[in-house]
Amino acid sequence: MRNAPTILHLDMDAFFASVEQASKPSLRGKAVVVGGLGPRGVVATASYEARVFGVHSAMPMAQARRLAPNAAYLVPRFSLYRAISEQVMALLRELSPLVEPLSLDEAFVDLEAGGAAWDEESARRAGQKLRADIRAVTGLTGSVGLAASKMLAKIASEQAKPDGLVLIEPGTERALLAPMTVRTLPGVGPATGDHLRRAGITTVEELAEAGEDELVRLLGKAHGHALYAMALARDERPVVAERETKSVSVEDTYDVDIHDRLRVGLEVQRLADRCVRRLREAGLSGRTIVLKVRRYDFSTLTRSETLRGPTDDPAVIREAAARLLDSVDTTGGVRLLGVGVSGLADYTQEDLFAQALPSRAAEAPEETVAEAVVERVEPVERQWRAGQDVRHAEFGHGWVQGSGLGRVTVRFETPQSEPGRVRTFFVDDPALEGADPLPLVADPAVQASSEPASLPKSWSGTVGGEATSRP
DNA sequence: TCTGGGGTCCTTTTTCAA
DNA sequence: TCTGTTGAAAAAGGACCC
Repeated sequence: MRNAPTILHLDMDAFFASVEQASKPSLRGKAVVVGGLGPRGVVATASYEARVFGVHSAMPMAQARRLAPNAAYLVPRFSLYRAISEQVMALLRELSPLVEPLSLDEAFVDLEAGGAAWDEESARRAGQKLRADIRAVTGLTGSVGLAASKMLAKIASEQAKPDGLVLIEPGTERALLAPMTVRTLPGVGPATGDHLRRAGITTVEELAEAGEDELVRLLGKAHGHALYAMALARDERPVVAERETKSVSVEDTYDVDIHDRLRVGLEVQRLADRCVRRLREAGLSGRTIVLKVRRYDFSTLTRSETLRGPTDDPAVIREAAARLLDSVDTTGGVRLLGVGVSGLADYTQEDLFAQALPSRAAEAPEETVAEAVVERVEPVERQWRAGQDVRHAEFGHGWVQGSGLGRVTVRFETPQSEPGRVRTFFVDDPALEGADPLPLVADPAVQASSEPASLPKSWSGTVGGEATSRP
């Protein structure tokens, strides 16, 4: 292991919720919960003010509402988060070419490889400058962990939260880890935690004392070896900038269970089409088609089929998904359906034998029953979702606070304004229209010319990523 | 009103051809 | 030709992470 603490882990603080607070002045200092608003939604991110009430990510939304009834509940706006994430990742790449994003709000950076730091002092300086830059460019705060390995850098950023920096001094690693619970280590979740606890192991120190052989016996080869190494603070995993995609999948949880077998079939076709769209956008094709079914009782099963060669043909993938569904008993109802493709190739083979199994299927016309049905759904009445940005001809930029009973309530404010006033309109008020999010930080050049700052085109007008369909 | 969506990796069992 | 063994893929399930 290197000994200078030059691996950096960045973790943005309560990212989704912080973005919403930055773009909506009236929410600053308030409990904000971002997540699915449907009856089966879960919390994606809770602001620190909301965490005080015990709300945390992955919690069912219904439970969050009981704990914090007065919090603001918003749907996630992924295109906005992605755009801000890109700004942050660009700052990381100024430090080093070796940047490994883990999600929209987290990444590792190898500072030494980029020449940005070589010892404790320079690493600390680089970390503090990064935090300042992130604040200047995005208006948001992030926490930084610095250590000699990925695992420790991540533990450090966890300790730094919120809005801090922690550097783990070389030589102190094992002593630091020893008293911590095994759940601190990456890869130890509820199941492994329980398993270890039943074996009388609750701290990292006890993990190390148990010995490698015992851990392998308890947890299997890969997990046992890996965990023993972690317990001794040994972690040589390199920061890897480019990791290629291994699978592409889409899934939907339905607001109410689907019992009608025909409807199940149609939904599977829709999902297959969506999956293909994503596959093609990424310029990929794949050999193995996977169908996922979660039943009414939350039991989950998957069925898969491997073709002779990779494909991105919607007809082929639809047919495969339909065949897989044939082998699944759905009596009792399904709460979730998913379709995925793995065994990816970054080219589409000339498809004559690639399509293999479905002999007649390949000739099936592209326009099927499923597609016809998809088109007919939703006679597109205007829908206002909580958190969505809007513009009113007279009152300007604002966001939807809520809607119902033919009315929509809008708060008029922008990232740079004071907290704004609320007004209510009819949902079909012609003066009201959807709008793109505004930048969180005023661009000085743009300010000077008094032009409204425009957004990258990729910030499509779509708002909210909620996928649950209506029954 | 219990429990999202998009992934990765690992283990065990089944299948199939040499 | 029949049968048994073996080993690799494929299939299925789980755990984990953000």
